[in-house]
Amino acid sequence: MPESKPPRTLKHATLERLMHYYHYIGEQIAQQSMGTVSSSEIAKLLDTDDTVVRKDMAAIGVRGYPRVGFKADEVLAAIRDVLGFDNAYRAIIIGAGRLGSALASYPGFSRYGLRIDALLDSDPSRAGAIEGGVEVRPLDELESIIEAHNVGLAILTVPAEAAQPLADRMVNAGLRAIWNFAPTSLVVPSGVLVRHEHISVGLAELAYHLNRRDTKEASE
Amino acid sequence: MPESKPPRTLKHATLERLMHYYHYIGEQIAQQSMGTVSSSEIAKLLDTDDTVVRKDMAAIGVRGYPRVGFKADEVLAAIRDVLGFDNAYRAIIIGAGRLGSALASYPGFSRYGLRIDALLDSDPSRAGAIEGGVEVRPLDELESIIEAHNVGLAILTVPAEAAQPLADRMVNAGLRAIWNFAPTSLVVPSGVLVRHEHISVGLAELAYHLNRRDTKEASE
DNA sequence: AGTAAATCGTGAATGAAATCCCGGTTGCTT
DNA sequence: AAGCAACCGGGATTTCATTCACGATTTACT
Repeated sequence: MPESKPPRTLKHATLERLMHYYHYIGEQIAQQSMGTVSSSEIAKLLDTDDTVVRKDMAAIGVRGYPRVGFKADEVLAAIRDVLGFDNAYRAIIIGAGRLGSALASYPGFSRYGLRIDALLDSDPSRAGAIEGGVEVRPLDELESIIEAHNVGLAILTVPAEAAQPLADRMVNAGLRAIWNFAPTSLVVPSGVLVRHEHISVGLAELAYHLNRRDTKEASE
Repeated sequence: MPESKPPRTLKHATLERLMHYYHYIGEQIAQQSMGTVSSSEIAKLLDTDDTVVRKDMAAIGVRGYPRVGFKADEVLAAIRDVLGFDNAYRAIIIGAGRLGSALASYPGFSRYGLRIDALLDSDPSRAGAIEGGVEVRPLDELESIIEAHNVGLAILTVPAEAAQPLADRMVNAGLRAIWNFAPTSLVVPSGVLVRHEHISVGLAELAYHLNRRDTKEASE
């Protein structure tokens, strides 16, 4: 019997949803030991359509069982596999401000195969402190830490002005990806992957819809 | 001369980009007093295509000038207008943990017409403290604060278990929108707008691409 | 056993977004 | 004054995403 062949490249929208599935199914499985979950069940909880869920499952090569649903462990395994949760990435956080500390203590990362090795801060007096189980190190150890721990990803939570120079240093030290929480864009060589997390894009959407609702009410 | 008629509804993707434009143009205008900006200039910085930028401008009713570009102040005004930055929204933050405090002191919000009126926390002993210019209040004042300040939006930065009960209380008190940073989904009546900010979807994308790059290198 | 109900799988249709293409306008240069 | 180059505008095309519709499969029930 020929196995279904998952497509080579996952689409952006699918990727975004996979993490939601992973989270939700993981939670459910912990609570009630539920071995199976239906597409419509997932869909209702994530406020989407059941067809979408089935298509996503197909995309990561998971098959469902009619009248039963999908086996939770199969789904989780497939997501772990396709997202590479098992080849643990080493990461560091730059900037031990409130956001950096909050991220350092976020328990989700370790579940997703991301290991935070250090939290760097420009204020040397903070070195040695522990934030969320991670040691704070002075910023001038940046290069040596990247090389010593074979760090692939840096999480940037510094003020906007500091971001670009730091990015340059890290790229030089051999870093391959940057998760940028600083409110500014970064210029990097083409081999390096940057994901820019801009908190206020969410705000834009909220503001727009809140506003539209108001004017609609007013004109009706 | 007939003005161009912007479409009634802005598309999701456009909304996401508008905030980037706003940010970028605002910054540039402050630094070098630059009265005009071309679509390709914006596109390069935000790593997208110039056609996209022009289409977005058309969508919010801004016209450009051939050989010159777009007038920065016109663009900013149009974005402020369409996103309603000028009818200031009152908001509260629930959960004065690290993330809640970080958001309270984020200077961006006030620029975008969002005013944080209070920071509520379940630990009453924290009441009275000031975080990022916002006063911490005990959680049992939730309803009275919402009503007294006519709060339309709540920013939820609490542990997953606490989120749903709080959402229920807030909806009862007349809240109209929730910006949910808790790692769980919320069920609310249909009149209420929820935006779920899930930090790890960004991680999913990074993990996937990092992984794909590795295997690609290995097989070539 | 046989029928009914739930659930998956997928192809077709619709809708959204990105990209391509090219004509039109304006400022700059000479 | 004329030509050029930079930029916009908007139609056409293509890719991506969602929704719809329906047949196929399996379990539960009578």
